[in-house]
Amino acid sequence: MFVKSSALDFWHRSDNLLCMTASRTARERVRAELTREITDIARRQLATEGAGGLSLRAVAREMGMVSSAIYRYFPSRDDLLTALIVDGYNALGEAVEQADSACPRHDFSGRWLAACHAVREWAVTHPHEYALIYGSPVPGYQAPQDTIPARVRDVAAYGRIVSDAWEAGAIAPPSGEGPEGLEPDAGSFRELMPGVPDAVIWQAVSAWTALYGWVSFEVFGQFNNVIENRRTTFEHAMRLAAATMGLAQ
Amino acid sequence: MFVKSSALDFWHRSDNLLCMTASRTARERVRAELTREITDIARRQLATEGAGGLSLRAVAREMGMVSSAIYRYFPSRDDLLTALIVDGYNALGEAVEQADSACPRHDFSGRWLAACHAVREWAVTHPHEYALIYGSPVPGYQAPQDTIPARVRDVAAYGRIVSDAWEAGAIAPPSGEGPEGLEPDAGSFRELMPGVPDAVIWQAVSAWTALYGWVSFEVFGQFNNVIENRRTTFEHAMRLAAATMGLAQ
DNA sequence: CGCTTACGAGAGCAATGCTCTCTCAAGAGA
DNA sequence: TCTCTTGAGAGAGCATTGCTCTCGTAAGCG
Repeated sequence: MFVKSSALDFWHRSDNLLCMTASRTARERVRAELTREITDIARRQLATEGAGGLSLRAVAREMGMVSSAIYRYFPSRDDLLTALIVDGYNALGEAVEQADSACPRHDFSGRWLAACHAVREWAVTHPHEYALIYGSPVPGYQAPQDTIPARVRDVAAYGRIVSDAWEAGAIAPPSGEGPEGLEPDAGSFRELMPGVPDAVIWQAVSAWTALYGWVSFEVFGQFNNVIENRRTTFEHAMRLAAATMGLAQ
Repeated sequence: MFVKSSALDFWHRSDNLLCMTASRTARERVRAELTREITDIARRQLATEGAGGLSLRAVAREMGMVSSAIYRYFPSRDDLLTALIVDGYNALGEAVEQADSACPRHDFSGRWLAACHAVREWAVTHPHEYALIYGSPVPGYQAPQDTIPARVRDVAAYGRIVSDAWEAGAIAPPSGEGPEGLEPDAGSFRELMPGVPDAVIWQAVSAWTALYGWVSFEVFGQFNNVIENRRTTFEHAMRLAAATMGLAQ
């Protein structure tokens, strides 16, 4: 346990250092490089075999190392998985952010649809990585705290869209009152959608779950032999979700 | 491959025979009993360890058998998983059917909410079984064709609610036109919602994905440390989904 | 230049899914 | 009632996995 986290911390530290300065010693540079090579091979394995087929020994074999050497870089298989999960969160979050920022800032409906398409397209092109971060949790695996910043990148992007739309008056105020007694639960979302009233927050959360519900259904095969024209169907569903949110079309 | 499916067919056959007649020979009876005991132990293992921790050897150990003996009953671990998946589909479908039938037939909103709560409650009390049937597909596993009838029990129950509501005029006709070019894709759903126009079908499908999106988020831990009062939040989201469907509150 | 320290190799342990063979007893047919 | 087929369990074994431990070695720092 102690060894695990410290070694993983080292990995993060060296990774950060690599980004900021141009790496320190040559030793740390080669370490960072090998670490990166391990995650690359692991990601390729993940893409072809899925999370269950990710094997430390196979990664070592492909690198020409003996299996025990991998443990110098990742103290356990779970830690390697964690690295891949963080990468996945970042890749998905970046895809959403890019799609959002490519739209005119005041075309809120367009931004919402672009973000939806971004997550769907990333998910269908990286099904196993998507499964890793939005599918059934891998048994015995508990996400470390330091995955949280990467984890909320995509939902933060959605929050900005909703927040901007509300501020601009593009979201119709909800007809009825918001739900009773959910004020504490709205807390986490208020930070992501500053200034948005609770009733709208819950509408946005509903749209958010509808989005990932649809994508999960598609990626996990529930639409096999059922829906073929998935992009169009998806867009229609996301327009309905936008209407649920109160977002003007 | 050949041996696999034939042996599995035998399992299904003996199971069916057990249901119809009171079993034939004593040999088949004890076989059916042991098969049931295996699945029971496996389901308990699944509940505590998750799909990844399901071990044929552990099941055999708990039964006092040697591991190779299990293969007389299930030719592979995947076949045991298939049996559990079919059981899971049936359990979930039955929960939804019961919740639906306990409501007044013309209280469509109540039926929808009851069905939603049924699937959510079954999912949170059987998280690993839910993950098995609605989570990331287990790697290398391909659902056999004979799982389909059990698989559609829950969505068929939803289809009946929508169909009944539409027939009774409780669903507002959609304001705009339905999506273009999706007529072929609506086919599978038309069987489940006879008489319902395509535009309403897609609204219902959206509500359906929103339901499972929410439940998956909760079961897979995305709401941990975010939403505490989950039942209330869920019900509110499902009311919004009903509104998306056009179902009068 | 010498010492520390990180790194890779290799053997080994427990566990897994699955196969093969062997034995034995229950059931079916005469 | 006797025989023979067939199904079931035992046991050894194979390849694979994650992970640990020890040991030599070479790189880098003081």
